[in-house]
Amino acid sequence: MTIYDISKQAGVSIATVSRVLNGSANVKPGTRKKVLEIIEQCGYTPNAFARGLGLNSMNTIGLLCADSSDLYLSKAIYYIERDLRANGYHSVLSCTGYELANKKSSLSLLLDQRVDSVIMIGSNFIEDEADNNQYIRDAAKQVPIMLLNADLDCTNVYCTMCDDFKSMQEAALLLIDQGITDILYLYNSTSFSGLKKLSGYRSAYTMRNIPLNKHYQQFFTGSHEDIDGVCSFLNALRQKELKFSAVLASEDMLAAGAIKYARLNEIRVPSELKIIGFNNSLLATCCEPELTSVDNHLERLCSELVKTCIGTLNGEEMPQKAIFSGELIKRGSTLNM
Amino acid sequence: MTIYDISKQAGVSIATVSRVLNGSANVKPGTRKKVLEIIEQCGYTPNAFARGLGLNSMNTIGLLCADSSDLYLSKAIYYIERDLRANGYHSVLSCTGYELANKKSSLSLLLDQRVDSVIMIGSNFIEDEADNNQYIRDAAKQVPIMLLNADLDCTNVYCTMCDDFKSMQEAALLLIDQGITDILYLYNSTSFSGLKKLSGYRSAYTMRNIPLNKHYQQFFTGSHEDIDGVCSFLNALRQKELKFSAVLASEDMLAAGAIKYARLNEIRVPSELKIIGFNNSLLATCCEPELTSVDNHLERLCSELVKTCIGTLNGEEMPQKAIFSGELIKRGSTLNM
DNA sequence: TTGTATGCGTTATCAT
DNA sequence: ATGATAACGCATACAA
Repeated sequence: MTIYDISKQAGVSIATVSRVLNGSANVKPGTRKKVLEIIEQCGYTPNAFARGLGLNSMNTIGLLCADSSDLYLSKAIYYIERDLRANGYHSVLSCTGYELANKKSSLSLLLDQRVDSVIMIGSNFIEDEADNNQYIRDAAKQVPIMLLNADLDCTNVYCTMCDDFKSMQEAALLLIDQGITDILYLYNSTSFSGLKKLSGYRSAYTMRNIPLNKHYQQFFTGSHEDIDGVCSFLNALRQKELKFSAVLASEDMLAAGAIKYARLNEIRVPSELKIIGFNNSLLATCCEPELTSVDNHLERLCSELVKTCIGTLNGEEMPQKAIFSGELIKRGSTLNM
Repeated sequence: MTIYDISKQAGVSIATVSRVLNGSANVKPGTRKKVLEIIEQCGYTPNAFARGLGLNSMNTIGLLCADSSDLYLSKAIYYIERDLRANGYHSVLSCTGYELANKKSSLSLLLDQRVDSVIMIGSNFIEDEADNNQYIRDAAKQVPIMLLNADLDCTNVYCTMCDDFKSMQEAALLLIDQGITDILYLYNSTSFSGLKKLSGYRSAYTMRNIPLNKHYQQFFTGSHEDIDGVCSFLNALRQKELKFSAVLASEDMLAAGAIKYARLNEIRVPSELKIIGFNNSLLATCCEPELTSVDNHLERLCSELVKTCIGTLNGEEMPQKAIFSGELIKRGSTLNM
C-alpha cells in the first residue's frame, strides 16, 4: 500500500495525496476529504524510510547512557523519552557502559543511523583528559549534541546541568554548622559531576576555615549496586580507627550502605552518626531512618534539555548552558532544626 | 558523500562499491582494497534511510515498556538492548505508562516507524479482557511480537516467561512448612504475572490443606515507589487487628515497606515477622535484615527472548513459548535452616 | 569480476 | 488547486 495506490483510488495524483498527508494548505477541502477517507479505509501508513530519505530525517533522537538500569539514569531516560515523544520524536537507546571505547562506538553507530541529535545522559561522558572528549566534538559537527549533567565548551554542544557543587556544599554546611567537622566524604565516581560534588564538600570546609583531612575523602570502587560492599568498606575504615560523626555520600546507594553499617555496629542515626545521600532516590525512603538527600529536580532538568534539543532542531537559537539548583531534602538521617 | 562519489574516486561502478560494503564474495581483492581505502579516507558512511528503503528494514527493534524507571523493567531494558546491539540491531524505546490507550498508540507509532519487531517488556501488557489484547494480535500480523513475562496465544507472538506461580508457591511453602499459616500476601498488580503469583500463594495453602482467608490477601494501590505508603498500609491493617506472622510480597518494594513497618513497630524480623520479597532487586540488600527474595534470572530470560527474536527475524523456526524457573534467595528476613 | 539500469516510496520543484 | 517528474542513495537483477 503506497501513495500511488491511494492516488489511483482517489483519482488524484500522488502529489495531492502527499499534500494531504503533510497538511499543505493548497488543497481543496473536498479533495482532502476524499483522500483522507480512502487513506483511512485502506489503513495506509506512509513509509517512514522513504520519507526519511527525502527529508533526511526520521525524527529520531539517539539516547546514550552508561547504564539504563542505574537508578538515576533510568529516571532520566524516562523523562527524556516521554518529552521527546510528546514532541513527535522517537528515541533510540544505546547503553555504553563506562568504557571510553564503547562510548565512542555507540555514538558512532547512532550517527550512522542518521539520528537528528544525540542526548548523552550522565556526567560520565565527559573525561578529564581533553583529548578523550574529541569524539564528542567530532560528532557535534554532524548533529547537535545535548549533555545532561556535563559540561563541554564546543559549538553545537548544549549542556543542561544541576549545580552539584552548591548542593554538596550546602549539605556539608548543614553538618559543619552543627559542629561536626569529622565528615567522611564517600564517593564512587570521578566524573565531571563527581568532581564537582567533591569540590563542594571541600569548599564548605574552606568557607568555615576548617582544615581538610584527606583521610576523610574515601573512594569506593565497588559496583553501583553493592550496598553490602559499602558496609564492609566502612567497617574496614572503622578497623583502621578512622573516627567520623557523619557520612556525606555522592549517591544514595553509598548512604544506604552507611545506614546499614550503623545498624550493624549499633551506632545510632542520627544522634551518633549523621548521614546524607544524593539523588533523593527510592533508596532514600527505603532506609530507616530515611535519608536526608539532595534532590536535583531531574524531571525539570530533562524537560529543559528536551526543550533545548527541539528548539535547536527547529533552528531556534538556544542557550548553550543551563544550570539549575538542587534542593536538600531533610529527613531522619540528620538532625534538622 | 554517497556511493557515487566513492565509485568515481575509485574508478569503479557503484555496484562494486555496494558489493564491497556488503561483503560480497564476488569482488577482486585488489579492487576491494582500493575501495575500502577511499571509503576510509573519505569517512564515508552509507545512508541508513536509503538502505532501509531498499531493504525495507533498518535493523531496528521497538521496545515497549510501561515505565523505564521501574527497578525491574529498567534492568530488562538494559539486558535486551545490550543483546540486540550485539546482534546488530538498534532499539527504539517507548514508555507507555499503564493505560491501555497509551499502549495502543505507542505500539502503533512503532509500527509506523517500520521496526522489524516489537518487544513488549512486562506482564502488564496483557489484559484480562481478551478484547483488550486484540491490538497485539493485529500488530503481530505485521511483525513478530516478543512478550517478556506475558502469555498470549497467537501466531507470530513469542512468549518468554518465568514461572512466577512456582516461585511464589515455593516461597509460601517455605513459610508454611515452618508452621506459619497467617501469611499476609501483599500485591500491587493484577497483571498476568501478578495473578500467577497470587495463585502460587493460594496453591501452597491448598497443597498443605490449609484454609485460605481472604483478609490475608491485600492489594496495595499506591505508587510503585511509595515505600512509606506500604508502611502506613500495614499499620492500618494492624489497627484493624489483623494479625500476621509473615508478609509475602509480590515485589521487593512492598517487602521493603514491611521491613520498615516492623522496625517502626519494634517487631523483630525474622523472629516475630518473616518477610519475603520478589525480584531480588537492589532493595533486597538495602534492607536490614536483607530480604529473602525470588530471583527470576532476568538476564537469562532477556537473552533467550532476544535469541528468539533474532532467530525469528532470520526466518528460523522458534519456540513460541519458553518458561524458566526462578530461584528463592534466602536471606535474613526469614528463618533458613 | 564488473557495470548498467531499475525500483524502493516519499518530498519538492516545476508547470499548468 | 492539481499534476508530472526529478531527486533522495542504496541494493540488486541482469548483462557483459
